[in-house]
Amino acid sequence: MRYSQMLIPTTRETPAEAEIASHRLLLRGGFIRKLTSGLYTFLPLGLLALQKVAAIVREEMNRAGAQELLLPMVQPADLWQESGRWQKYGPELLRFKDRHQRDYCLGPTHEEVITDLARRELRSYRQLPANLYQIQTKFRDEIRPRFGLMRCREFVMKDAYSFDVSDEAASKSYEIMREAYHRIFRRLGLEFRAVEADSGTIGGSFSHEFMVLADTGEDTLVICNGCDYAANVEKARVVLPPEPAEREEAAAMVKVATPGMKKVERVAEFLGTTPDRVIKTMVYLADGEPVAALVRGDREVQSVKLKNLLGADEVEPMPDDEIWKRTRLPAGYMGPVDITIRLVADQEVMGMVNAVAGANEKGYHLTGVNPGRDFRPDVTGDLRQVTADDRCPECGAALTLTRGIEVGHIFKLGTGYSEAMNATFQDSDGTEKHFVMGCYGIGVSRVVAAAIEQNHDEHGIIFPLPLAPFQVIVLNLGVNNEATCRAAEQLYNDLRAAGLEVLYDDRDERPGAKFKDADLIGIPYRVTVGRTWEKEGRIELRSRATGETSTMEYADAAGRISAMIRDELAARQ
RNA sequence: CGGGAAGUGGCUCAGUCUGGUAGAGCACAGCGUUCGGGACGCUGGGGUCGGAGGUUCGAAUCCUCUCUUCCCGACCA
Repeated sequence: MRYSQMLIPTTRETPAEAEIASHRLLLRGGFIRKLTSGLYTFLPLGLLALQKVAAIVREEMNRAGAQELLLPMVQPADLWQESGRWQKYGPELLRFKDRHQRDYCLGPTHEEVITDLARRELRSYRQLPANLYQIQTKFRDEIRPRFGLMRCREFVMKDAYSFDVSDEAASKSYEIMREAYHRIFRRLGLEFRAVEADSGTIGGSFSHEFMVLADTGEDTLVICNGCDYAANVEKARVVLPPEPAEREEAAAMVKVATPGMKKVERVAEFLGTTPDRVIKTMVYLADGEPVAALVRGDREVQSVKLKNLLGADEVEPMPDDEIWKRTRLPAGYMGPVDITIRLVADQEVMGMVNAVAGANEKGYHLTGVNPGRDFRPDVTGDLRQVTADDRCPECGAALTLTRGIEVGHIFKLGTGYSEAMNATFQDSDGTEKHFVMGCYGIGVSRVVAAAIEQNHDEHGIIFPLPLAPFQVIVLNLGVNNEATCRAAEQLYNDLRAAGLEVLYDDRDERPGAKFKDADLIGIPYRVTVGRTWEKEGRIELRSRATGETSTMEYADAAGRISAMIRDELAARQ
């Protein structure tokens, strides 16, 4: 492609709205433009990158035996009423009526539509397993779209759905997808981890998230330094260290005045102890009911774990004044002893001896509190957020906390949807059974942003070769020199003939501008035809990633460069 | 929805407090000189100052309402 013929509106200045690197660079590099909040136009360069990701995803999905189809984006409400999600899904589901006043929504995901298709078309166990996928635009009316392509309302997603005869078969389908996902992200050239995850509103029993590691990620992950274990902190299991051989003797419970001491640290200091000897009591609203959650004073409640432990649909912290209104418990002085609401304790709390806790009376705490003797929680379990000081639940090695961007998520769905929508097939024994389902998403447009988030420098994007919009950019630095133009043009044609994706910068621009643009848009290899060619008959090759520059005979260039790129791509397969 | 910030030429912003003929840089067009890391000079085009109402002789500037965007939070495959 000739640069002069392509709409690549790069800018020197950064639009004020862009906070993070990928957003800033996608705008500056002329990949995307914002239409309005959460809605972006893909310009030619942006579309090429998107198509690169889509192509790799498609290849690997097909290789894994999935079949591509295309489902409608507009979906009738009655399907969503059948699954129950017309009620359950919040305002994120964009609903509207057609001219006949019938209810519709824009598809934020496609379980209903695909399940409807399956119950019509998949009648026999002989047709299973089946894995159907599409690459399509999704719409979710996000409360707060942000960070450019990272969190849009409209975005491109690959979603796949598997249908199996049994749970074991579904597990096999899940495994096949898990491997396919590993291949996809490896081929894309991204540093990523598959982590154990919470399954969220889509529901289901088991799930993994695929996370691209980047400091600007919205999720926090724990990664084991010793084994393969990795998990989202929402889910990461905390293992208790072995109990100390000698246990402190239980003392009597004593009420002490602690005026104005609402923070754990202050209470601990005031009573001459440390936060790890204090029981922290937090009140949450779980499906409308207040619940007290206990963790050690130096720990944090992980609300997703709390939600799962309670089996609740929704859990949110209660503001102090709400707590007082609903329960007459004084914020800052709450404790488990004789508490009037449901009590959930982190496993670690149960091993505490002679702890400090609020007395449920303003200005007072209790010392010598002993779990089991002085209070009994309704539920006990793993409730707190992991820390970098915890050990791996699998192998006991040290853990690292890091940030990640969720680019893929796979779920074992079970029979939730097939039962709700009565989707069945006839098994080999003649009985009707519900499909055991799985669903598998990849945020295709988000991958582009995540890749940039992970691969950029102060000059611009550094695209991994597999998803770069072009593999090579040829800079003609002698647009006024006929011979140079001929040479550059010939090289452009030779590289294309060798099967490479080439952008040819034939613009009448000064060299500086061409270098800057080439760096900004992140094309992995840059070939310069200019002064060095005019003087020595050699061209220069530079790697965007490493900055390494070499020169080579003009005659050898096309062959050497194409061989190098082919090798590099092959190494990732 | 709660908290914060901002809407002035295509972009980045100044001007607003203290009302008095709408500005700069970048970008764009023309001419000339330049030409290996975003050149320079001259000339030029382009703005109902987000919108509506009000105060005033006079409003980008003051008041009221409203819309939009961005950031933090809640929420979220």
